Amino acid sequence: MKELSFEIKKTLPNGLGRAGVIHTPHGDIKTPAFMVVGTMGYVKNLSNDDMQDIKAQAMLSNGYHLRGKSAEIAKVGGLAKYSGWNGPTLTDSGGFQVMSLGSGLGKVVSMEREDKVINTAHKDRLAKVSDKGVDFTDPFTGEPDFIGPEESMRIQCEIGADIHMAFDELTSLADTYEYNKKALVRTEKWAERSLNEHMKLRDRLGYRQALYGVLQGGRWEDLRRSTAKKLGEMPFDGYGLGGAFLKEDLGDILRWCNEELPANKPKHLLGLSHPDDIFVGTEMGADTFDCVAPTREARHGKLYSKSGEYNLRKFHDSPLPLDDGCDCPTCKAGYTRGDLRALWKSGDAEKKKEFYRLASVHNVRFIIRLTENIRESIMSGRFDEYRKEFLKNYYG
RNA sequence: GCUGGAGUCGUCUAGUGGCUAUGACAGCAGACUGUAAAUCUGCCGGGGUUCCCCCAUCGUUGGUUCGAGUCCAACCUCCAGCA
Repeated sequence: MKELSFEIKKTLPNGLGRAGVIHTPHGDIKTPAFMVVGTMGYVKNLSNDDMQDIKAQAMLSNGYHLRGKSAEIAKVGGLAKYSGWNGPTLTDSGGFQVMSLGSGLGKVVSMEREDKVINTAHKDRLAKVSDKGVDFTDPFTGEPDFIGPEESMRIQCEIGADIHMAFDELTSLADTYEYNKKALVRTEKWAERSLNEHMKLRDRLGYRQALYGVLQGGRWEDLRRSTAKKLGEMPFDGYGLGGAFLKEDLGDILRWCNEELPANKPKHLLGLSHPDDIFVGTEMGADTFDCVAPTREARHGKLYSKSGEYNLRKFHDSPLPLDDGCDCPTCKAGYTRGDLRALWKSGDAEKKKEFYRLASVHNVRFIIRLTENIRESIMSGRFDEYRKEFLKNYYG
């Protein structure tokens, strides 16, 4: 039976960062790699042809959002077939929604300290946590849904992505050490329950689905190291590196985790994709990444270029390319900043939709190309030089 | 020319005697990291010492009134109908 395996091709001098290949039942992922977020089973505004054209290697969908469709997806043979993407896939457990519909409801997730994060009052939350699991309230319909580790595993095994995430509780930057400690004990118990349930269901679609354990623990070294040690001894196929991070803490936190985790298992850094984060993540041992930023920011008019991000609003009638020398389909087709701005602001729904597609294609390809270049720099022993050069151009 | 209707911020628009003139769009600035996000926040007449203050302002000019975008008159412009 086809199953996941991981091959390390080259390791950085620090012993943590590496380039490798994840073999999955639906194909290989050369790492480091960016997995494109398609929460509902498709990437917003992108076709499967677009995904090919930007050299996407994998798609990440969400068990919580697909919970009502999992049986239907199982019926057609799993997410790869259902979506038509037919490549490697990963599903999140719904753990992010524990925070985004719970303590972080209505707030913007940020890595900046000055945001003075305050948790949403418990009574107002659409996700309420107990040791048993999480009581969700559907944001649109108001329907209640209980999801614990067993339910998340059942949903994910029906969806049938190549890689699943253990059900975890993501805490917010506002949570205290005491709360994080308590939540971590819960997440560790959930990891065990996830693993037990997953084992029973993982072969049902004719290929072996993999399960990653997810590490939490906030910004505290003792919590991070102890959970990494604990989950590292369990038979997970890989690990998800989770949490709400301050930028300045990211490198340390990942290092603590990966110094304890088994080196030969793949690691996925959950939810980050800005270039500086990808460099830090790769340096500290993350193999794959996912993030909504490239697609969301594209829709909001923020585009990526070698010399940094910019707001398209400022480029009325501009003949400048989106990013000089970019190999994405949008740039290769000759679209200028002015062209895209005109589509965006045209007031025509079809044109606007085309803008979303063209901009998303550009941003996602930009991040994918970054991971390709990072991989090459690791293989050729030039990681530090490449990082320095890229970040200098990008952030100035 | 006559009769009727209408003129409010770049545009559209609310407002028919009362305190700070609505709201939307456009524009400008910012945010966004395992998607409640095709979203959100701020600015959007001028000036300043800019979490506050001053001045201006509803086509124009006068008038009524304690008080006028609102009522009255004349004029200007636009629209419709009739000549």
